[in-house]
Amino acid sequence: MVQKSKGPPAVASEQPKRRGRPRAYEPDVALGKALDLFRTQGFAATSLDDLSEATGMNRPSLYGAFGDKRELYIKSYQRYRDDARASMTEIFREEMPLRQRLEGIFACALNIYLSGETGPRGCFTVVTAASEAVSDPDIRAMVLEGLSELDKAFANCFRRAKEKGELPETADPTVLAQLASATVHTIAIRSRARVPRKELEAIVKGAIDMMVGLESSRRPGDGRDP
Amino acid sequence: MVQKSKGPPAVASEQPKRRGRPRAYEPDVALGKALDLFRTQGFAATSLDDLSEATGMNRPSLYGAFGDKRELYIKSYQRYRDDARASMTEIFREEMPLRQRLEGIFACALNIYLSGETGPRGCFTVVTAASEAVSDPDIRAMVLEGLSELDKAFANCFRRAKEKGELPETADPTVLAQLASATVHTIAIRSRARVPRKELEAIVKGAIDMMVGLESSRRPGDGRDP
DNA sequence: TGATTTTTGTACTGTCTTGCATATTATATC
DNA sequence: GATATAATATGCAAGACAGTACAAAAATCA
Repeated sequence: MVQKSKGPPAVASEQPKRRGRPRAYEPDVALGKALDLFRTQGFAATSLDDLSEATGMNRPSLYGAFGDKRELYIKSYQRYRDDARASMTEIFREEMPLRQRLEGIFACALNIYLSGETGPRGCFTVVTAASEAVSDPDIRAMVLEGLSELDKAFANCFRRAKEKGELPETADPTVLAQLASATVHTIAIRSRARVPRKELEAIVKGAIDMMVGLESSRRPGDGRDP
Repeated sequence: MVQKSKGPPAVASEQPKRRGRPRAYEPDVALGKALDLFRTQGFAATSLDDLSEATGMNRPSLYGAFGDKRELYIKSYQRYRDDARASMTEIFREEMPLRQRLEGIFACALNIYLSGETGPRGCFTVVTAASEAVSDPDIRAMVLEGLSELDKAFANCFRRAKEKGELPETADPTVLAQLASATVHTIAIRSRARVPRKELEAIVKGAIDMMVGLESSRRPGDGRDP
């Protein structure tokens, strides 16, 4: 074989020109549909037929793309975590007062938990903890990671707020973080019982007041609602 | 038929002398076994064969005694609530300082959540909220009731403590109760992820400190640990 | 055009599932 | 002892379930 121009130099990230028959589905949206189902029904109550119908893929394609049901569940959970992290990340990063940051985080959580065509679906970490986590070590490990990721994110919040003087010296960021996580968990559970959004928001407000201290909420002129 | 002595006057509460073949099971213990299974595995992941084996009853007997699987689940849940209520009731009734009462309640909850031969099983209300509550209105109603029963019990606690002067006038019993419930929920979830008891107790301690106010925990000479 | 590769669509297997039908056993009453 | 009653034990039927085999289809490559 003589030296030939070897074609495009394998940029390969745009369109790698796959060889065989093209996929009739987009893996990302299919995984999203599977996640939707698992979130509402849980692992055991969701059949492969359900998943096949929801994704538009038939079972062999499901297996080919994601593996068996358990693997699909795990990938769905990872996807859920990625999505949740993505929707929170800028609230954690941006510079803002503690109260405002907490409000943003809880509002974001509520949006996730209350979304769903057939009704609120709560938090997938909580759903998984309440079902597969007891019997499946791998899944349990993922759940543990999910729980502690939230704890750590909140703890960081409170640590930074304390450094900025928004919290008294006696405040313990770890304890406050656990309280914040507990608030997340309680609204996750209640949302699945169809507790109305207003009540959940009231719970969040009460918790925030406790965490930042009631006095700091009485700061004058915070912009809106004159 | 002539007037006859009509036999024993239907006291009927000790041994009603049932007519046919005697039961080979005790309904209460059988229901307890069913509850154990449902608590760990959830509704969908528990088969009637599992239940049959655990209770020692074969399926026709199960149906005869408790109805179909869903009815058995509902009766199991009611049993769980009754048990939980019974184990808490005296802590709620007895006269004691707020902190001590809260410690008692949370200790009791931890015992329930961490019990189980194969590992901790958490709170059945939470498990049910995370699974059947979304799709089954009747079960959802029971879960809602369970959640609000806890809220109300805690609110009563804090209201009484406030009346006795254990809490400042600014304290809101409802908000404190929601925080206490949130703490219960978070340990219920974490226990299923096998978070060790020590960590759960630390969470409880932090929450109690927040709720009763740290200063009141620094009361002198509370007995132990000189 | 023909070969190769990858995915799709259909159908199949064996197992598990729920609920029930039927027959059997054990007790109380007459 | 005969009869009625209530439970047990066995096993069946219809369907759901997870996972796979196999052939047809649709694309690239030569």
